[in-house]
Amino acid sequence: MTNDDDSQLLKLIGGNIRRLRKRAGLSQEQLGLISGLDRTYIGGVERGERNPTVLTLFHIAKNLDTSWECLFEGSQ
Amino acid sequence: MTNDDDSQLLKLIGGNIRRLRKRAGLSQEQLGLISGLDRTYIGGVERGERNPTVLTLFHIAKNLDTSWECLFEGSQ
DNA sequence: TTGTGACTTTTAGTCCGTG
DNA sequence: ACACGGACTAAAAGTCACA
Repeated sequence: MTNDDDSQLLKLIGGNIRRLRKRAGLSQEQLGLISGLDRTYIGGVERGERNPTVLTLFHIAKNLDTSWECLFEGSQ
Repeated sequence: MTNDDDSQLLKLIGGNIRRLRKRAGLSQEQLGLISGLDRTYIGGVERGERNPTVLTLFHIAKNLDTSWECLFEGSQ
C-alpha cells in the first residue's frame, strides 16, 4: 500500500520537521509537550515511519512557527 | 479534540480540493476511481468531515495535477 | 451526481519500557 | 536526548445502501 513515492515523501517531511525543530532549539520531548503529541510519535514522524494526519501536521507546524511550504520543502 | 481552528482548516482544504476537482472537469466518482478512493470518501474530505493523512492527501493532489500550495491556499 | 449514516478494518497516536 | 519495541486505545480508512 505504501509505495516508494509515499515513503520518500514521509521521509522528506520528517527530515524537514527535524531540521526545523533543531533550528528552534527544541527536543522531541519538548515539541511533543507543546504540540500535545507523544515524544515517541514525534520521533517516528521525523524518521518517516509515520503517516500523520493533516491536523497533526498542522499542530506540529504551528508549534515550530513554520508554514506548510517549509514542511513540504523539496517535494514536487 | 478537533477545535474550531482545526475544522476550519479541514473545510478550507476540502473547498480547495472541490474547486480544483471541478476545474479539472472531474466528478467525485471519477476522481475516486483514478485516486483509488471511494467517491463517498472524496465527498467527506471536500466537506471537511474527514481528517485525511498526508499520504491520502498526496494521492488526491497527484491526481488533480496540483501542488501542496494549492491545497492549503488560504491558510496561514 | 452528491450527501449522509451506519458500519468494519486498519492505522494513527499513547504509554510503558529498553539500550 | 534519541531509537526502538510491545501492547494498547482512539480515530482514520474504506465500504455500502439509500435519499
